[in-house]
Amino acid sequence: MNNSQLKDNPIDIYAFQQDLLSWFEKEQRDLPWRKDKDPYKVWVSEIMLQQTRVDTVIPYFLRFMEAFPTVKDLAEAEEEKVLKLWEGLGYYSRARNLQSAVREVHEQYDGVVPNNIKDISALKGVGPYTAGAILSIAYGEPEPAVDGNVMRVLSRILMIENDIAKASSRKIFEAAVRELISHDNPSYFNQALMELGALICTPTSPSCLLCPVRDHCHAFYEGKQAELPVKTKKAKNKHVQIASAILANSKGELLIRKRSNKGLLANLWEFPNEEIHLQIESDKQQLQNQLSKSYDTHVKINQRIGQLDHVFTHLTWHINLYEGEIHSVTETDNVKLVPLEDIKKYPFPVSHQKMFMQYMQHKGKVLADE
DNA sequence: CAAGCGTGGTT
DNA sequence: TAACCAAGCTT
Repeated sequence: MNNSQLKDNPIDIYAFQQDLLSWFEKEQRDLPWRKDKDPYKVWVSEIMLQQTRVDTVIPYFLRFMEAFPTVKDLAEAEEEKVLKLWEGLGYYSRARNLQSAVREVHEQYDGVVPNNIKDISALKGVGPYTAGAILSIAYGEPEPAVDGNVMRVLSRILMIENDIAKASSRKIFEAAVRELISHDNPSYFNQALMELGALICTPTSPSCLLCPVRDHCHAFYEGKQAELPVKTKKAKNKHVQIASAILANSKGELLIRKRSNKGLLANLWEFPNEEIHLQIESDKQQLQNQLSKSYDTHVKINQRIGQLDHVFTHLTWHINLYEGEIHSVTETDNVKLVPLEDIKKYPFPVSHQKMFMQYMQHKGKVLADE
């Protein structure tokens, strides 16, 4: 196809497929979830890869597959063990939804991942992208799998100027993929679009001179690849003051508690903490009063031993960390006193792992001074 | 539809 | 360095 044709016409679909697939067959990365087409493995990898880099996912995927090689293994596992293996990967509802859906597959589908759009889309945590990814990659079905890469790549190739931050835009790109997708190899076609976005057609400074489908790209022809995709910015996040305490009893055991089963960091463990609002009382005093009330016992907050900021996508925590003492707490499923060496057995958010490290450093200094 | 939901790497 | 980004889903 020459450029005069490109200017006025839709792209040559067959030539585009050939150029894209040839490139992918030659240049695709050797990734652990590409060893076979086991729908379960494809599924797990796709969930882990949501909003998460390939290099980050690899070690998590390998450990996860070692612990839970089959649908049955994951279905029968304790949620706490699943969360522990997910610790640090973020978006923890992915892990809980995945296990819930895997249990559904184990019980309702005899352990076989559904191969049709209706049933697979009904599984928790499986949205339009993941459904299309599993159906195309594991089952060879010509379904679109539109992620951020695909929207960026196609916005440039086809000069689509819809705002990719808007949910409604996904349908535009799905329609485009339905036009373009190779029915001979839907799996490679979808993966190739994503691989191209990851390796060549990157968000800033795309490597157009290395691009296998440069001759099909309307944005490159117009010199406007840097203007695409159109993506509006999101609002700034909120800032919240947190006072947190690591409380020890006379045996040196630490008080930890399990977070709510909904919302932020659901079902992970944490050190007791409170959101602080501007008041007359110090955050230390507010924390001591709140925790004494929560655990119906006298809590003594000693000195501040650390400070840290933790940035989420939509929220920033400004944390003051204290150490203190507690006696005679009633332990429940959600409140425990655990020895120092057992802390690592529980799934914690990264922010609370950092608090624990500051606490251990503080303890080390106190010992050195004695 | 917009907001909520994590973390670490890159620019 | 603050902002942006990375194979999205749920409510």
